[in-house]
Amino acid sequence: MTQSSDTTSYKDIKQTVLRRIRSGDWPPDMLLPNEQELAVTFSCTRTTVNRALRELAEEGFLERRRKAGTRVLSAPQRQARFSIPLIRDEIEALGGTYRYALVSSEAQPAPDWLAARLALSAGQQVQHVRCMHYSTNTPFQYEDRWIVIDSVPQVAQADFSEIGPNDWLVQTVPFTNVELTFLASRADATVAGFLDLPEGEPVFTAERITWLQGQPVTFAKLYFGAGYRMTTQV
Amino acid sequence: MTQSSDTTSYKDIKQTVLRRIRSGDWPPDMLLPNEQELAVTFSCTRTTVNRALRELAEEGFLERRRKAGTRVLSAPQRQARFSIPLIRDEIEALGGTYRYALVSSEAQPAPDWLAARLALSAGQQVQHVRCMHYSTNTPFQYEDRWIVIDSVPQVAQADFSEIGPNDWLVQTVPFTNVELTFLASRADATVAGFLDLPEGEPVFTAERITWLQGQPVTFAKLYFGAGYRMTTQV
DNA sequence: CAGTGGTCTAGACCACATG
DNA sequence: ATGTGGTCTAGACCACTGT
Repeated sequence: MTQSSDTTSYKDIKQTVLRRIRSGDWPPDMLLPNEQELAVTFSCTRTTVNRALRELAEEGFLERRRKAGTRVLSAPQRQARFSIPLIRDEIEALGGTYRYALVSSEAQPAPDWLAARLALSAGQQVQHVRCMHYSTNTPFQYEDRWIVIDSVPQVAQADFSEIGPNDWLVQTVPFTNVELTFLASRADATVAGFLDLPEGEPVFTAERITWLQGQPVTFAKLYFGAGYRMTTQV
Repeated sequence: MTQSSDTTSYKDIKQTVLRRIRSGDWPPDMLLPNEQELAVTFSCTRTTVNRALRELAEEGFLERRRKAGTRVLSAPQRQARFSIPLIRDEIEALGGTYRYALVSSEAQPAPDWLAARLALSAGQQVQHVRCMHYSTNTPFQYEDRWIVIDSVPQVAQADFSEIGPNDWLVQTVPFTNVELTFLASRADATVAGFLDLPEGEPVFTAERITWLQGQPVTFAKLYFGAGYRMTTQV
């Protein structure tokens, strides 16, 4: 389609293969013809077939192994993706006006549970920052964050009264690895107060651990306001 | 590295580019040299450079546009991926033994909220299936599902006493599009009863809408047991 | 050992978006 | 109009892994 119409593109091949799988023509566990044969079938190069099958494998439809060949996955291990926008963008996308407020920021020794979670040595210093994010004055997120000072020494001079710790970290340590966990937690008195909820209310919660080349940078606990829903498109 | 050592592989290029970005050598918003120049720099073909940059773009580090070129993304719009395993696999991966139990299954007209959500016509028939998933006799998930009968007529003959509706759907309508939403909800009496929780307890909840070529197939509300955490690696 | 996918090269044409 | 990325070809060598 994109191409001059008479060539077979890798997208055409992807579609055709997907159609065969969906129709049951190529059932789960079936071994596909090898790349060379498919190249003949589709009158194209093996390179083109390779790209099509590689992408389908990455999308979770096929499993490929050298020598063993390519087979249709029986349990279509679908994947969902969601983006992690900056909170300001998220709020503005929803039509709100973003407002940030610092609650507290202080250096302290890492509590035991945090040291264990991040594999810190005993008593290592962390910056404990708590803050709020509002959407047009409605509480949107309460953020409870610890930053490992040894990993980001500049944090000692950082001023979080105007800029949020996440924005600051993105500027300072731009590219890192993230581990995310989602759960439903119960609002304790503190969280309930900040989010303007009754105590005990369910709160959608994210825990976010960030690493820079194997070193722990920060642990953040993000409590979302009432009615928050996280949606993903597959 | 994988290659015979003297050639430059696309993985080498990815690593090098990432290192430059991380080190601040190539700051956010910077325009990269074009593929031809990079090919010379890395002494390889443009094809190889193309693959490296294409993948980095897909991973969210770069933005590429024809004629405009390739630039470093300023707000590292990172993406998280998580897989959607079959619940049996998930439970067994956690070391439990999977057990399934049907609660109820009956055909009925779609309630208004469901008709609105799935864009059904008024009074369209749906199969309402409720069931439980246990991990070694501990409640793991309570599933409340509606299946659009017009979209999957075979559901009228399906027997959900032994096989769960999700497994059945996967077999029957294997490849579909999914829209997922996560939220924290409060256990009502029913959910609390099935999950063996106090009423009002926070429950991690997923809503899953499945489409087959634009047609709504099923809406499922999945309530997870106590302490459920969903973790993703980026 | 042998078959399969993984990757690279060298070159070409093209689609698209910007100036 | 033109430069940039998007893709395809034809051929080659290699890495991995099942038998």
